[in-house]
Amino acid sequence: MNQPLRPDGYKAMLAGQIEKSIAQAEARRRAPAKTAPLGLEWQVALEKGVAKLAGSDGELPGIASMLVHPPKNAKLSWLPDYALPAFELARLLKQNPMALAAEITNDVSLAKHFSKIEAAGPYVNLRLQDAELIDGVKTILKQGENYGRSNFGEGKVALVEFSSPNVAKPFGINHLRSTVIGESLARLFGFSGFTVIRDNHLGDWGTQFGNLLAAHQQYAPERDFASLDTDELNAIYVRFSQEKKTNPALARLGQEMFAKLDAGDPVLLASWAAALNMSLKEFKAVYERLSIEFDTQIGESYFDKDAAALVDQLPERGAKNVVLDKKTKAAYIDGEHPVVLRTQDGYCVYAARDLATIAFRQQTYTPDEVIYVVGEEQASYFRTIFEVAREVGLTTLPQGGHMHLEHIGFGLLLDREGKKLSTRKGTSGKLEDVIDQLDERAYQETTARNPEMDKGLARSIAKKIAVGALIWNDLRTDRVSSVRFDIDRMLALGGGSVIDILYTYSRSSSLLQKLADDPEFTQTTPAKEFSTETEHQLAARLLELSQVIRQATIERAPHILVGYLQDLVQLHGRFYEESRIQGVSDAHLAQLRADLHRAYKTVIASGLGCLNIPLTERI
RNA sequence: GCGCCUGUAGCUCAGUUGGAUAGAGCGUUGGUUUCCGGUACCAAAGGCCGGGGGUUCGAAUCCCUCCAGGCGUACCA
Repeated sequence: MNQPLRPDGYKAMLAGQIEKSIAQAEARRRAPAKTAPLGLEWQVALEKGVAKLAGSDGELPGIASMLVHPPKNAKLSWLPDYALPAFELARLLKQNPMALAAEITNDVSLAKHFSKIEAAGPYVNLRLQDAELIDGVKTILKQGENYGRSNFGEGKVALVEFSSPNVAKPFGINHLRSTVIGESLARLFGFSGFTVIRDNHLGDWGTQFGNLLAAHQQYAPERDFASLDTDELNAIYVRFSQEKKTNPALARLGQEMFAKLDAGDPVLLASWAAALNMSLKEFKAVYERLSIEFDTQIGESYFDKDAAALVDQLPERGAKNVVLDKKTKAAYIDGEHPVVLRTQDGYCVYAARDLATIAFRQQTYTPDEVIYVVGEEQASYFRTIFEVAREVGLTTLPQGGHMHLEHIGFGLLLDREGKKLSTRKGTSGKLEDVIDQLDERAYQETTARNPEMDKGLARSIAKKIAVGALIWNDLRTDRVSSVRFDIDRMLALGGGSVIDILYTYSRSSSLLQKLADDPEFTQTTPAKEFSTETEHQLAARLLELSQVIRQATIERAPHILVGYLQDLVQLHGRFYEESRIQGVSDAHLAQLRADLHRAYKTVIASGLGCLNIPLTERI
């Protein structure tokens, strides 16, 4: 191939980055994932009971995934914790659901776990023994920050591509959703026992750089390129893009500049490298504020040469719809929505680089799951690309098996009125500015509520609230629906904001602190049974964490976890109110209640951890 | 035009691998408390699940169709 070689300095710079990324990802792969068994004892017992009825070693789906919460207004004289609908099991066992439900209730071995188990038509209603739940609470406290982990992803590698900002531009809030959702999914995968690789696929190549370099030449030739900051670069880029629409000469200039860059022009490459380094520094600052660390940050530029070679091979490797034009070197994927791989001028575009990236991951990281956290508007694009990748064998793993490619889309980020964010109207902007704004508001609120609080402490709390509010607001609804950005709502107490959950957490914290200082409260063994229905329910719900995390992981849906945490907040409110501790004469009961507060804190800490929302003992 | 997504309480949203009388929060109305921390808790009212048709023991969920909104629709990423 007559592709020109790039200057050594450029290669060396890039090579350093690549090797570091690969090494880091490799280290991550080798580190064993922390895991824990998923099922609870009573679930295992229930599963065994049903298996016994099946009579043989018949494969049954997990009981846990079939359990539902009984409807609040079911006509029952008692309160079950769970209901097991027998429909599916009955189908599998070729039995009548009503009869099967009745049969399950007859299993005497279940009496140890359930205080009541009763069939209601085709449903088996179950109420757990207090002792079972109190044991569970003990387990929560023992496992601490590892509580909620499970093992269902054990031995598997999940690569999550997310954030992927564009170099030479400020980190805008348009990249917020990918960043927030991606990090949360990465954490969920990790908690579910997967080995996780976080991959930041930087937008650092393409004709956009030709345009940027051309813009520099047009509008700011007197300035050294490297002296321009990203705001300035963005300004000239936006201006160039506007004027390019009506001025074909500018469009040509942009293409020429990219051609020179691609051919290895040392001056242009130096400019490009300066922009890359500057952006990396800026991105790092943003990621630090959000507590995000990538294992690998390899930009698109790295895959450009591989992409060119790969495109030429696609038809012979079995890509049915790839069309190559021998004369112009143009290439595209034909189909309902054609996707260009290489332009008529012979430059690979992002689609070709994306394919080369898949090949690279196939050989370097060999992941079982590859998750692309990119806006929903690119859904059809990814479908097309993935299909080609499968056709030409890019998803077949060297060790056998397949690399599962999956696009995780998400809806738009809208302003408070529900309008699309716009740079021109000033409703869109830099992510850091938005965080600063939230930070300041949170600080004012915190100091107003706590006039005596140390200012430094208030500052650090406000920082956490700001980041937490930002993330919570994004993750609280289903990914595919759009999200509104309304600062008032995000920082309000009530309304299901992050403040609600941080508030209940800090309330438990301060209560436990008070108990520690209270001479009348002494550590003892907890009571053997709960004193209120709320305590019972709270304990049962707290014990669902790992199942919820598993579900959220499988469905790639952090909002499932958020919904669960919101339920807990409600239960906690009632519990806190009903079950006072100070002044309670029964020391064992007081201890049980204190344990519930500790367990609550543990579960909230794990749950918020999976969402990447920072915790604070005070608020 | 074609493709994908969305439409559920006044508002913001859960629930969509079919399952018991469709659930939360905010707001509204009424009540209790002002006691371990932004007071909190309890209760009520509020729904032709966008319209229509179909599938079956059973549909917000599956299928068809129509309506409304959003996004995408090749040489940008």
